[in-house]
Amino acid sequence: MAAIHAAAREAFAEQGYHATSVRDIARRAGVSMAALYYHYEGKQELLFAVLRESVEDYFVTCEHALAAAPDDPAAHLDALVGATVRYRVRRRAESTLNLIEVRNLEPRYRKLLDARVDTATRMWAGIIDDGVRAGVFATAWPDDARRAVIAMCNAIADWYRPEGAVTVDELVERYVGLARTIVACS
Amino acid sequence: MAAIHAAAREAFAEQGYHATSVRDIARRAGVSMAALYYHYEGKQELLFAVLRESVEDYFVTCEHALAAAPDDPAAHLDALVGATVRYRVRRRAESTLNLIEVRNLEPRYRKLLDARVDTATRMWAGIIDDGVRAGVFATAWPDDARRAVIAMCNAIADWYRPEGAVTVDELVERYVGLARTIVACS
Amino acid sequence: MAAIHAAAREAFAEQGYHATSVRDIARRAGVSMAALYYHYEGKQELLFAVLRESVEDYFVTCEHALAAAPDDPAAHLDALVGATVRYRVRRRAESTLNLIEVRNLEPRYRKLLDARVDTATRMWAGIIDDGVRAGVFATAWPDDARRAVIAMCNAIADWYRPEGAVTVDELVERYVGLARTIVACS
Amino acid sequence: MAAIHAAAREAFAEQGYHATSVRDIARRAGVSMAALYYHYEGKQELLFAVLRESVEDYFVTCEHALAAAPDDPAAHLDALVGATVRYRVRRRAESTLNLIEVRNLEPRYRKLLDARVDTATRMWAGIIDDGVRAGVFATAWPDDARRAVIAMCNAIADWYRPEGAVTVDELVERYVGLARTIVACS
DNA sequence: CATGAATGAGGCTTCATTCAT
DNA sequence: AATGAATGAAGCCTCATTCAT
Repeated sequence: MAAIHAAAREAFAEQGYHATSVRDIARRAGVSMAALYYHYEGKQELLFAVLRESVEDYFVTCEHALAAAPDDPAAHLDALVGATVRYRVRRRAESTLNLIEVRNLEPRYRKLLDARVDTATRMWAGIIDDGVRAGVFATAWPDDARRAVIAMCNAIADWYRPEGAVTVDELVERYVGLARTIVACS
Repeated sequence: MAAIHAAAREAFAEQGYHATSVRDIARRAGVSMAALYYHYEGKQELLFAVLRESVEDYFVTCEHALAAAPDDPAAHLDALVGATVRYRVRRRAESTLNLIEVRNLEPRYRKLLDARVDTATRMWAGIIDDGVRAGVFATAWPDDARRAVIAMCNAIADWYRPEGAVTVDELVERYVGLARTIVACS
Repeated sequence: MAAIHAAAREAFAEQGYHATSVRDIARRAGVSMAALYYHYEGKQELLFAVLRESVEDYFVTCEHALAAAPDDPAAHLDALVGATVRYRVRRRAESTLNLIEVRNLEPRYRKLLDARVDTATRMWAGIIDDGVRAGVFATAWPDDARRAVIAMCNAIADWYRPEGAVTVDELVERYVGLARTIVACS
Repeated sequence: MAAIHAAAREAFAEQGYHATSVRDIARRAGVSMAALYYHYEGKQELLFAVLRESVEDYFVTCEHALAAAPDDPAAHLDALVGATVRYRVRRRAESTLNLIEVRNLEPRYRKLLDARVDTATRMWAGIIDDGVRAGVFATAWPDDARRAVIAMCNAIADWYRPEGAVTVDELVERYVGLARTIVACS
């Protein structure tokens, strides 16, 4: 069952949802197609399982980071950017998956995932609004700043290669710096 | 022929490459499948045609904007951000298409498109490096700043709705502002 | 296309709807499965086409018989019984098909066929009620008499063998006699 | 075990043999599939068990009715029609099942059931022939009369609804009347 | 007695593509 | 320049059945 999940994650990440056949996944997992259908209702449920696990992992990462940070907006922003950057690096493949394949979820599953995404949006927005209210962030457009920070972090999965020259810690430092710049942190 | 191109663009944008059948496209265009195959070699060529047209349109937009701008890094950055934002708004659907569906291009087509994308990257990088060299942009990480600006502009297609409250001009103003902040423009 | 229709009719009649695979039908018709799907939307539409054609044939037969008969209840009853008996003999296989496989039609098709069946019911009921009103038929239970006559005629398809001793004309004579007995025709 | 039998009966009656999956039956019975296979050899044996039980029940009903009736052809006919009508009403669903699903029995089971059906046929034929020989039934076509009576009774399962206006006793009275009419009982 | 897990065959349907006309 | 018809491969999924535990 874990093998099936992993196989689905890899196949979807490499080829995309529609380009992946259930046979592909079964073959990768080393099980028969019927065995796969014993554990999962169908291709849709597989996609959902993969996306959800990935999202939940992101949330756990964020919560840990926030819990460990001092209780002020700048520190919270740093924590969230750090967690996001690390997550994008650690789970590069699924990371892109999530952003791209949500649209292939049937409404019944989509709703469940969208709710989680909203939660994430509110998490970011909460922190930035707090900072603005406290006079720590001086940005004139908090919403666009938020979207810029998130987009910037998400994009890491597109170009970062772990075998490259930049270490993750160095990367975190840079993106924390850029994020503070974007919100105009004093 | 133009109808086929348009039909393909819409179908790919709405459903994605693999979820779109050639039948879909023919039906949308109001032609028979055999007629479609008379004009295009197959599904791959359709995708390529759609993606290329979209990219070339972007380039033309950028070149016009750069040509009309004063010859200094900050003005060039403003021009490029403005052109990109306007493009993402004007062609919201294909915009996402481009970013997502490149991966479904067979190597023979992919190479052609990747070359254009590299050109775009060099265009952005050239401007930012000029600014840094000239001491106008103070960012410590020009590459990451560039990626952040591009990612931020690309993301517009995900959330912007023309029927919303923000006008395009207002949007351009904000993103020009954010871009200057990101590169630490003096 | 006619070959496909015929193949479907035979396969459904021999094996029943659910026991017949689309492959069966294609093989019988001598075409590929994809060719079959070019002409018919699916297995359901095939079943519907077969059932409808059979029902319409029955109606045509009945209308001809009624049109050729003198305009009085007894003659009408004779005509309808004769037409029905001949139909059950002539199209023995589909005949049973109709009665059994209607239940496998999806609602969208089912409604269409049920409407025709209602028409048939009204045709029989009209004649018998006329006879009762005119005092020609003395049965105390016109509805049950009608059902008995129809059931009796339908059952012919279960046991009649064309190679047997009884000719169709003889069969018609007997069932006309039995029908008159059932409605207590004076 | 009784639960499995009942579940199979209901499923087969509602959906037909081929449209019913063994999973369906197990689910309805509230047991695992493996448990089902412990008690029954397979789907075929389930169908056979259901059909046989239903037929045997019919025979018992008939024998009781005949045993309780005076020993003359007309009374025997009345008894048999009464028993059959009551049976069709009491076990409406399985009743249709029997008539339709016999054809899905594999030869080994089919023979066993056909033998019972022949017994039933001889039972009816015996009574009617007795009546004809005794001069009580004046029908010119005893075989067709027999088939008509049986078909008429069988058809009850198609239209009778227990919540309707007609009581079973009233129904029996009518069909006894119609049966006597059909055989031309003096 | 009963179970969870697995299997291989087969179910219906759609695909991108071709070809004679 | 366009068509209706056809094709073989592949799509997702469910089937009746078995077996180790």
